[in-house]
Amino acid sequence: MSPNKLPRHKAVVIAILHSADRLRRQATEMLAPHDITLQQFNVLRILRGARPDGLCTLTIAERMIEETPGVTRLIDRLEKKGLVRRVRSAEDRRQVWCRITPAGERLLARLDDPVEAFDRAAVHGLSPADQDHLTALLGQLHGEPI
Amino acid sequence: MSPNKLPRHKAVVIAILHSADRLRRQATEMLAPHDITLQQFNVLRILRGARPDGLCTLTIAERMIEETPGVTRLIDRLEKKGLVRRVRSAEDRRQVWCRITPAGERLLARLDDPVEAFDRAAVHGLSPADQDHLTALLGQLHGEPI
DNA sequence: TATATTTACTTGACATGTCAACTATTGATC
DNA sequence: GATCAATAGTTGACATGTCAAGTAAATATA
Repeated sequence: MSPNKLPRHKAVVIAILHSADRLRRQATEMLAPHDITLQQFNVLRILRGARPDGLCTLTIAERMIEETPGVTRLIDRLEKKGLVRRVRSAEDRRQVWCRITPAGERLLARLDDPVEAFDRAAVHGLSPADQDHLTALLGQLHGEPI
Repeated sequence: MSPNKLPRHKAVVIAILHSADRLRRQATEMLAPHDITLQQFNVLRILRGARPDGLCTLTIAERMIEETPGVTRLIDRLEKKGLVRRVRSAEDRRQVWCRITPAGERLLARLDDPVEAFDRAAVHGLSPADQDHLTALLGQLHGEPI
């Protein structure tokens, strides 16, 4: 089926994209029974880490490395589900502060164990040393300072 | 900014997702001036590799590890741009054969050099040995036979 | 202080990923 | 040969990513 012996630089790129795809699919599948998507889960975790004040929309977007419009609508859905509440800032009325609700925190609490198990299972094919090595190689790829 | 010392198994997962995200964005940016998206480019390359017969929709979907509905609409757009042509099969009238057009081939020909340069640049932070190592580690992660 | 610029979002439009449901065929079975 | 099941796609609906434009409020400037 795949007789193609790829040059090494193409093989790396494809391997990274495939691995990420697989991880995303598996994570999405794990979260589906809880009626939450991977991105919604990420936003909730970011907001849990920002209690009790919450964060304004642009800050959330920055942390997700994503464009703002997507974040606005993502939070629209989280608010509709009652997992996040938004309040317009009094000091700067352009800003909208987003906070996780108790219901959001309860959902995350239910997910903590499954997510931990997922992360461990996802990398269980590698020894701890190889895990560190993989992380380091991906960091170097970014031109990350060593 | 990131004071969080992540446990190694979470660090790996996040590193993979971040690297893939970065690659996807950069690739999309490189292709944008040519009015083609990354997925459309992938389908075109698959179809170039399947000349002259082409492939039927489900086969393309398999090779892209994607759900069929997405592929149908992806090819709708490629056909609208004149880069792909579809013909219903005579032997099995359920099947639709998709072939790249001369215009599609010309587009890919224009892209070959930039794409090659992109792939090389994307991994230039790693030595050839490290590139191989990275590919191998990602393969092991999948539980790939060694 | 009136105007111009910047900032923080929001909205609209389109590409894509994915599930569910539907259509058209083909193949299998009685 | 008629009926049922499996196969190949398509369509509808919704989440998301992204660009371009628009809105409202704050800030800088003349």
